[in-house]
Amino acid sequence: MSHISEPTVRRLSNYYRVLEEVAAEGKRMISSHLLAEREGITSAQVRKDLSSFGSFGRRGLGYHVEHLRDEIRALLGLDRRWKACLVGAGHIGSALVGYRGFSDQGFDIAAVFDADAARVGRTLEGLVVRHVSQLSPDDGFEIGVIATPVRAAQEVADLLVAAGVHGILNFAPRKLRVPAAVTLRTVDMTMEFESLSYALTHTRTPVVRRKRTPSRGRE
Amino acid sequence: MSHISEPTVRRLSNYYRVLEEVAAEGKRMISSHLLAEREGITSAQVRKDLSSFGSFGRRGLGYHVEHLRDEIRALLGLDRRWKACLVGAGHIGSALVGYRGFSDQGFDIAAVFDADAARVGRTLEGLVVRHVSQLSPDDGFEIGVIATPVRAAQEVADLLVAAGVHGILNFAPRKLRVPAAVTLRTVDMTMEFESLSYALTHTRTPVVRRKRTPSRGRE
DNA sequence: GCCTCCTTGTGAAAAGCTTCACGAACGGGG
DNA sequence: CCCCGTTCGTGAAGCTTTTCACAAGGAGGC
Repeated sequence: MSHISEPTVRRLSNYYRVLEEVAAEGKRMISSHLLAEREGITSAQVRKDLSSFGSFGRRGLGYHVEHLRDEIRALLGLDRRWKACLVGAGHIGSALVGYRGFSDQGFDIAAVFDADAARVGRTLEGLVVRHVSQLSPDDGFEIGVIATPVRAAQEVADLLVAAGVHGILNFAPRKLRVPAAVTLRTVDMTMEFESLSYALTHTRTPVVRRKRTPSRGRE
Repeated sequence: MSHISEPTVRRLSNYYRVLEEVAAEGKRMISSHLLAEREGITSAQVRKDLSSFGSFGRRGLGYHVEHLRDEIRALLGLDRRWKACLVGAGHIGSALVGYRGFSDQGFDIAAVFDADAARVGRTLEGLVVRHVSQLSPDDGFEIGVIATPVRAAQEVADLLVAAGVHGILNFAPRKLRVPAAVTLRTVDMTMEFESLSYALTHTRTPVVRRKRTPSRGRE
């Protein structure tokens, strides 16, 4: 387990979800081939990914669904809860506080901050919005979520770092600078849209229809 | 311009945003080195990316900010508007309808659908929520946005394809299957969170502090 | 006109990631 | 107990993406 690449970790995430589904369906074992089929990748990729963490499968049988699921859960650090805070109580921020997908995975948003005095004091899913200046290391947030407009994002990132978070999940469409000791992940909806726009612009031509690439749509 | 890789397109998106900023700052020219610095990548990467579309720079001078910005805008297909519909009027869907970032880039959400009778008829940012069964090719949506719970996502994708969309922007944390003629992009917040969780779990150890990787935080 | 200092565009090398292909393990049936 | 069909784990090959390094172009000073 010398070094794990980012693509591998992302696929691990996907395997985890497939395994939860498959477990719900009541299957005991699953082969790399079947797992791969659900993901639209090759079975060799699945085996290689998993083998970089250990030997979880049994030759001739495949992988034990629940066991592998639990192993991956532990690997991803999902067997614990993370204390997080959210900065930005606008459209996106409000949606994130109420999003079940996060709390289901061990992600607790324990406080909400905003810079706008008009929003401070309002209640969001049981949390009173506090002014961003109250961000402090005392609350012990491990993760900070940025859901502010672009122009405020870097400043908020600096505040979060000063407040001692270890990781930042950024929803503002911009590259942020953080110290190497802080892990940053960015969810950039704008970029996905632009990538889609590019693909639509270039794979279809208005009148003349060009040859399409084979197999399933890119992604 | 034989074939452009997906990573290149995503970086193009970033260059575009930097160029908008730089243009607002009033700079006329920018070198690949400066552009790269803002993005945290190498200047060779910038030059290679741009050169795969044409020769936009001038040796000894760099790139003309506004000209390059306009070129990239056209390349990404942002010099036009896209007619889109949204399916799923829950937390995330509501946030997306109100999100300025999209309309700013030429992305018009012209209708909102939901499967829940309780939500149908309600108004969201001036749009009346319609029942998902009313999705039809007659409205001429080019892009469909999926903001439903995971379990409904594949079904909705099929409906959108039947309604004739060319592209799908999926916010449900799951791989979807669509025909090759339809382009799919997925914004998977859950995966980003899990990747963050993984990084935090493995780069920090509770008591013993391991060697950190040099330079800026991974991304 | 010539010399110097920049910066692009681009083959070639390096690094990173995915797929191939095969040995080794495992269960089951006869 | 041995053979057969299945499936994992993994070095090696193949492919993609990034980085290097340098020739060629351009501006400005003298």
